[in-house]
Amino acid sequence: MITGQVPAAARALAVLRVLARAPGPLPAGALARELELPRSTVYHLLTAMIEQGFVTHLPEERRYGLGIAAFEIGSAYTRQEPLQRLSRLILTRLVDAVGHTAHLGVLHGREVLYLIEERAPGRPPLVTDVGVRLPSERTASGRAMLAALPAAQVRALFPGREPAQSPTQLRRLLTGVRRAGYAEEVDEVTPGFSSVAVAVLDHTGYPAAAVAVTCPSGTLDDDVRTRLVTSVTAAAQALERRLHGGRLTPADRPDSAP
Amino acid sequence: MITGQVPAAARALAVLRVLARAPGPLPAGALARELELPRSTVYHLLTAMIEQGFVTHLPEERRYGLGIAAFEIGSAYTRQEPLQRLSRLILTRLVDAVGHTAHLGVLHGREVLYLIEERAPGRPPLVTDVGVRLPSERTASGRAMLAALPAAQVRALFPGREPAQSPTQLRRLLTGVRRAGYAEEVDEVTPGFSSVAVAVLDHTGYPAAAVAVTCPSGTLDDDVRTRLVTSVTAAAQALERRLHGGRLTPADRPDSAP
DNA sequence: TGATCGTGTCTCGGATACGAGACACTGAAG
DNA sequence: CTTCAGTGTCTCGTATCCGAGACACGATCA
Repeated sequence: MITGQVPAAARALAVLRVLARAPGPLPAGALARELELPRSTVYHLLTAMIEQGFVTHLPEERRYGLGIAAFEIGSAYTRQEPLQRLSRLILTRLVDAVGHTAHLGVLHGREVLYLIEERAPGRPPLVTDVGVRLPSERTASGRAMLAALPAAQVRALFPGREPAQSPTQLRRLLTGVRRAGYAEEVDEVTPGFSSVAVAVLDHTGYPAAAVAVTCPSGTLDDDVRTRLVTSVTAAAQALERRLHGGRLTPADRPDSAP
Repeated sequence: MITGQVPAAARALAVLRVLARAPGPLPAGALARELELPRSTVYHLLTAMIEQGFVTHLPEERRYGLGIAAFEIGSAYTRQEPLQRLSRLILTRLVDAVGHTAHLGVLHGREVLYLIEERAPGRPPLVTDVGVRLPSERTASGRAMLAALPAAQVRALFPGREPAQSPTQLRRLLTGVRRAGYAEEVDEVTPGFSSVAVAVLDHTGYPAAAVAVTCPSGTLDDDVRTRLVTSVTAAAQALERRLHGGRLTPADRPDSAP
């Protein structure tokens, strides 16, 4: 439903969002149906978007997909956004220290949105790819952040009408996270893989992000867990210091955590 | 200069491109001046873009920056674009095999646009970040691709009015690249770092991309160069086979290159 | 303090963007 | 082969989007 003073502008952006959510390029007719727009309008929009590189036309398939300009503004966001800029090196060092793939995620509504995936050598790609959204209550990152949210806010996000997780179970789970100081997820996102995560709090105590590490479930005994939690916690704290305007010190390196 | 049937749509996209090229968030007045638009129009555009998450308002700074939706469509492009999808694993294996950071770049106009950076453990971030554009004739990736272009096309891209590189020098350089089968760049992009690159040709022989590896210049003796070139060439060929609809075989792994 | 500059918001007449509808083309199915 | 559904392109009357301009506010400077 497009309202406002510049409906054509809003429509172009809506086209981008539809194309981004699709598994691949779409026919113009499908776009028109999805957006409930006249066909001629959609062609006009697509023409402008192709000209500026945001959409690419695949004439053999008679479909339209995202264009290189979409990639460029996404990359520009990554370079400009302070949270991501500050996190890159910290996550790199975390991966070098623990040898497992690490992620930075943020809460967006009830979902986790993954901003960074720092892959460890020899490790496979995970479903938690950059730009991917997952239900927050099922992921370690989401749980870590939810546990740091005020209870009223968690209640507003999860009012209890879902069959997947009752408010009592969620409250219990988040209490456990707060007591332990980290969150965990075993086999729920990807069978055979487990994650531990720690929230990154801003200066008001709000969870701005979460740092997580993912390893094969079979390797996650008590020793490994302790070691991962220590490193992830140190990384989260380093990022907190960076967010609060602090400066990196040798103690901020995960491999020299106390 | 905005023309066409949906000028407001085109303007919104132009706003995104201006914000993407800026080092950080911009004031609305600066956007209006850059785009030569009335101020009230810019505020209307920004309102729609903020609503859909493409732009974020920083009221304390009285500036506007790219929003999370920009990141999401950029990530969606990465997931959907066949070249990037097909390249990820191949580049990962290349990095695992040679221990240095690898890149995938494409030619766009006279520039190289970096689509993928696969970082090696313990290696620092490079200027050749994803979404970054660099002059093609100064980078190994660009040289590899220019060498595979028809001469007429190279002449059209570099008509000789630049003081930086004469057409004769460029032609000689590209002849050398073709003879050697790979391109090189020493200390030109980043002092202290060198790259070797090989073009990836599509089924028509057009250079669809280039694979490159970057290492400290001090380590690049003849043995290392030979080893890197062999692995990069194998990766480029593996990607060519994937692009042509072939299927990965054990021989496609860089660490078992012939 | 007052003056100036830039930001953010809003109004309303008229220029232009929008879209209903038509036509040509293509590919798939019977 | 014919038919049908979908794609791509275009026209032109009118509804609505656009922007010139006004106002209020906040920050900075002399």
